[in-house]
Amino acid sequence: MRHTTTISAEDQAIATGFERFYELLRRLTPRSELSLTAASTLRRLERSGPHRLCELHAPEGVSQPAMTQLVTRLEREGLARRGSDPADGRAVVVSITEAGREAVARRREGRTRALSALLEQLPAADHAAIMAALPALEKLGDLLAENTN
Amino acid sequence: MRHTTTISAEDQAIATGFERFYELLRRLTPRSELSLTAASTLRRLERSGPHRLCELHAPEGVSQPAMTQLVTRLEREGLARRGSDPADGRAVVVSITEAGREAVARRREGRTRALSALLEQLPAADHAAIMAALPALEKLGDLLAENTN
DNA sequence: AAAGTTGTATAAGCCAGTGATATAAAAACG
DNA sequence: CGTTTTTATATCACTGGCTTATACAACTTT
Repeated sequence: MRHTTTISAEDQAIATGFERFYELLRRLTPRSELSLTAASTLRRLERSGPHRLCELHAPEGVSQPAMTQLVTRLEREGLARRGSDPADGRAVVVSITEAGREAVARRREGRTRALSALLEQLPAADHAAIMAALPALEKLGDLLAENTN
Repeated sequence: MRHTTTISAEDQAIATGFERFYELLRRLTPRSELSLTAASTLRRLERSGPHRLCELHAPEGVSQPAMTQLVTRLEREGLARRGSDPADGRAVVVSITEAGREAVARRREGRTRALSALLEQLPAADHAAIMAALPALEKLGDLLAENTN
């Protein structure tokens, strides 16, 4: 066994396709309002409720000070809120505000609208192929989440 | 016809799936070496040859000064090169260097490797579904490229 | 109670973006 | 033609969002 694991041609093809696709998504994403990490963090708070600060920075892939600063900015803009844990005086519990939910929704809608405009130009078969792949993509996301927590 | 176009439930589902997927890709992408825009610009130069500076900033979604600075950085790191257009004294023609190609390759490989590790944990059916959707994703990318040039 | 550990914040610095503006070359025009 | 306007790039001053190193307070352990 060599130092480098083998990569199948299929995986190569998938990676290349995804690379292309990643840039598509990047360009579909409105530049404005929220940074990538800010948006991702807000979505996390929306999806799975309040979290302590220390639970946020690792999954978002940033340092702890970065998360402190991000939360400070989000709080200043009214999109998130700092609370405290009665059982642990050190902890800061971050939760999303109503305005935060709205910001997430706006961003999601902007992207959805742009994507929708593209999708309707796509042949039905391709549309269907994408639909069919969604659960697999979802699983892929879950796998990554497991691996890195 | 209303001001807002209708968005089908399918498109909603696709957008939500893609949102999730976007973050997956973001986390698969090594943080190091190249910024998102730098990587994307280098890939563009690799894919479709030298470009004038003014042709680069719009498709990459950054301002012209940002592109000037990016090219300056890329040049300083030896990944790209400024040339001139004999027919137009104002123009700066940017092209990728050998080192630039290598950097792109390294980045691609890093991502591919991470992705590959995930993909092999995925049931064969899901793997196949993703393969089947790749051409459709490709077309989606082409459509966006047409729309925004 | 002292020592160690954990959770958050602060500080200093870097990188990559912005808008406003400068400058030089090309194009348009009377 | 020469003058004006437009186009292509660069520079400047500034901001946001990240980094590492470090401080400090609150829990845990012994």
